[in-house]
Amino acid sequence: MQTEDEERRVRVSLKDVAELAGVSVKTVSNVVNKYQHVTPATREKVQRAIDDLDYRPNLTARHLRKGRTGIIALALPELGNPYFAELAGAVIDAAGEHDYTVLLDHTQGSRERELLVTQGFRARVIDGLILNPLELEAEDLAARTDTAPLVLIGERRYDLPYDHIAIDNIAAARTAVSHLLDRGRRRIAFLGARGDRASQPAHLRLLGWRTELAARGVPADETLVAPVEGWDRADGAAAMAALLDAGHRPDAVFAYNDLIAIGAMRVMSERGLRVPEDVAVVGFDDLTEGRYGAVTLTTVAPDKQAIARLAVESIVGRLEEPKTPGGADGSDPGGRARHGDAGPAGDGAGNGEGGAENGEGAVVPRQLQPGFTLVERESTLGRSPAH
Amino acid sequence: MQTEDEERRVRVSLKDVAELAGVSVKTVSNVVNKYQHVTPATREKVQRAIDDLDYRPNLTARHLRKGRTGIIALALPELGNPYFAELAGAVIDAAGEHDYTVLLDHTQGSRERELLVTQGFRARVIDGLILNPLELEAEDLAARTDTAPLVLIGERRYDLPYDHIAIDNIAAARTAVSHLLDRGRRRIAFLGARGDRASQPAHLRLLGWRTELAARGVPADETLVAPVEGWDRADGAAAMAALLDAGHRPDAVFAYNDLIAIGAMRVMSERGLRVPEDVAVVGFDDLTEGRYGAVTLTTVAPDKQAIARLAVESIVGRLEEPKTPGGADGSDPGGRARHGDAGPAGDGAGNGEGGAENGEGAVVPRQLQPGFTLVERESTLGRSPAH
DNA sequence: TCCGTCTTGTATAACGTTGGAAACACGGGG
DNA sequence: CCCCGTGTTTCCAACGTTATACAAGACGGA
Repeated sequence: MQTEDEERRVRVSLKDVAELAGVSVKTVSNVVNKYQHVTPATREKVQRAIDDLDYRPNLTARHLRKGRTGIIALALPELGNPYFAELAGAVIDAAGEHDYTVLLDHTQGSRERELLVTQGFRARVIDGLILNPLELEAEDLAARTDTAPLVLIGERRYDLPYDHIAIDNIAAARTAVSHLLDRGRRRIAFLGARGDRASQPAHLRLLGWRTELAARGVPADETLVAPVEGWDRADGAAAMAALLDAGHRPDAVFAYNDLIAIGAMRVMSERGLRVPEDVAVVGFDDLTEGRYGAVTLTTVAPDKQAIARLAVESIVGRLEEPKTPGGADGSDPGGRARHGDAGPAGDGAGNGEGGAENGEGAVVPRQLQPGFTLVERESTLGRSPAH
Repeated sequence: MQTEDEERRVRVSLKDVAELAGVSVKTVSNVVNKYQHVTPATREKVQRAIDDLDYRPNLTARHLRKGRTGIIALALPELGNPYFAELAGAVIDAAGEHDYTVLLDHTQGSRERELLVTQGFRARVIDGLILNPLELEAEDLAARTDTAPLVLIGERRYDLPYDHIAIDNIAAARTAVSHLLDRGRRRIAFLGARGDRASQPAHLRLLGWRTELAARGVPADETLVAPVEGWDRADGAAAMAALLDAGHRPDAVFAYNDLIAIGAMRVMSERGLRVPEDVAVVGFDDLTEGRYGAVTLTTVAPDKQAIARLAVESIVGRLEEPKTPGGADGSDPGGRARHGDAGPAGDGAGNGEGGAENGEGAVVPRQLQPGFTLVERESTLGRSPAH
């Protein structure tokens, strides 16, 4: 041990490589960055030195100089919820395809933590942020000072100049309810109402429930709308128990998500109600978990891969926007000092033309809607679909 | 709008603050870093300027200067497995307590990706790495050149100078089997054998199964050891189906993990076997999911919080090691860093004296064993324990 | 009064990288 | 043989921060 050799070096910088290769630091930098005007001989010489020393660029320094890290932050409410865990996996994969790495945080649905995250995470080292807000208010987002691109996912909608990615919740809920109606169910409960915030996602699904019932001429029995305290299995169980305790006897349940549905089914099973004979159940999220209960769960399946892909592409797109479209080479005229243009004019809307790029500031926010499908299951026990 | 004022400035640096306050850059830095020798008057003056400009330190520059990023990478096999998702959440929380942020990647159990991760992730921006390897070989790890601290978690053991954190799998498995024996079961199947790699974690649990049976004088029927292809529900279902198809009739099942147990229970329920009357089941991991099936699942619960905490503390400890212990520069007199107390000596080898630091290179690897408990459930439907 | 000592603040040099411009080879045409 | 254009490489500065060394006062004791 104690070899003075490359093994021992704690940190290899461009300078070390340059010394070994007998060239200047910038030349090494040029090779690393694939700058075109480098002699093949020089390039090879440098490359060999790079390999010998196992040089890898220090991204912190590069970031300080260029303003990019190659890291995207992803902030989700909770990883314990399989939906978010699966979504996180999808985002990591999608980011990887663009050579981005994902910094992950969970907010526990706390407004404070969500706020913290929007203000530059813990570390101001990220190129962009994908956030699934639960409690955050529009004013919190409006007050955001960080300039990294932000894209929102999930059902909450804000009237703010940020890209937003969410499936059409009303249509999805209607599909679920329609499915139950098609099977002759009429007393369809909705599990997962939450009164506190009008823009809450549950509101949209409840709206879908009401809309579809109305469209089909079935009176909506509002006593069958059960509130929940949270979004986990226990909350579904509690809601279902409350419903039954109050004397209601629905013949179907549409749950805000699969976890609530699973909790509800558990209560029904305890009370001797058979699923689906006595009560048909439809959930939301298409968790793998739902496929392996005593009864497999029919569910609305948002396209998680699409959500992840769109979110990542939104960030990447925003990052590349300022670039001149035709600037194929590396010269990048006027490249640096991007600061000062990112701030949108603010209030006044004014996103008239939908031109591909209108280089002049004015970010045009996009509302993207990935698809969803209704996955109907009849106790089929298949292989776990790879995903 | 268009105010030239603080609003408009996209980036405020120490220099700007220094100019406004009429002091030097370093003085501002001193105030920001709470350096003690600053006159109250100066401090206040600077603080006012900081507030006026809404200055926030550029962490990238700070990291470049200090050589730390505050980011720990966490590489897990798969986020789709709730165990890993819950573990990831615990790691994020534990890291947060030390002001670290977590960069997350999943390796899909691919040796190639695991290798990639050990070699400095995609980005050289991490202070340390927590890795749960599945396929990685000892030689891969031995060839590692990256110098960031690495800690291994999970059941695979390597004889290498890295901290390793895993519960005592043999003891845990014995506890599970003992529990079943106590209830009069004698034909206890083991679901989750995998022949391919001797050091595979499943081997340890299988060993525990054999050991406990032997200790209790119950002959081990090796035909009740069912192999699996993977670690998910479908694999458990397939294994159980194969077992039953072969004509075996176990009166109990000890599954390698909860997912396999859930898959197995699903098959049993399809075939009219009652749990636990006909077949008692014990799983491993204590997934929330296991609490809400038709039958709640008794399971071995590794202390995920402890695993996460120990892993993070290992990294943080290694990072702070080089520091001089007595350097009480005022703030925080050595208070933090509890590392190094929890672990029993593990095997024989090495760590003779408990000397705090032996600064001379020579890293002493630690084998840490968080605890576990057997969680026995009798169809209790409680609230989801917060976590 | 003078000189150490202690306190407080400043100037300067890094950290590792890249952009811009200047410098330097190398041939070919005049 | 010189000069100039082209293509390649080097030099210098800067990104924003903190460490080090040092200067400037304040203060007390001899």
